[in-house]
Amino acid sequence: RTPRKRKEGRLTLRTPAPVTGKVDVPPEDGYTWRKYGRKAILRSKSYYRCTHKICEAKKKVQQLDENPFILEITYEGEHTCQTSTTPLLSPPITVAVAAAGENRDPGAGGDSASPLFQAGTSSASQPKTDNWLGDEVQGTAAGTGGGDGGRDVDDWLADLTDSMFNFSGSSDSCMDSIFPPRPGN
DNA sequence: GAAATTTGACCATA
DNA sequence: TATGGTCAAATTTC
Repeated sequence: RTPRKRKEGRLTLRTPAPVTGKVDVPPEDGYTWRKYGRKAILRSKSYYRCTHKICEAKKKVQQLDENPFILEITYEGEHTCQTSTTPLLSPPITVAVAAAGENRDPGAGGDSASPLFQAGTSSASQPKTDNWLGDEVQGTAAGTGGGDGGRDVDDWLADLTDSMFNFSGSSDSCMDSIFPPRPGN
């Protein structure tokens, strides 16, 4: 077992919960995840790891206490696997740490989730997209945008998440911005 | 039958 | 002592 030791290499994102009523289901991000645990302490939290045994990438999905319609997804580790929808990927661990450390403000942090998945529902790259980001949720998430710029991490996160999920028509993998291709694998 | 999910238990850390 | 993270067995689904 590897108890919580590895604090480095985390990337925390916030994404609107799907309107399907399954707020525990994370969005498609180009990888196939396998659920390996769940915790009901405080807020329910689900643990996923890559279906590829060789891959040590993990992610945690947790509902926000102040806004159950928002999911906080924490990516951890790097992908050493190859998927059908994406090339070899591996997360830029260093920047992820910064994001994980700053993206904790529920009010201002909510806006970072606004760009998420807005194009995902119409993308051919995500065939199993489960109707994410309903109108109501979208309004809630997008409406929390503070308005004052000057947030480095927020801005970075917004750009990051925008890159991740606003891949409308782009031939590049949406995850390339966050999980760049790894030719040497 | 294989793969994925659920659930409880175990252990480490704060 | 409570919480967090993971494992493993049981169950469910494909």
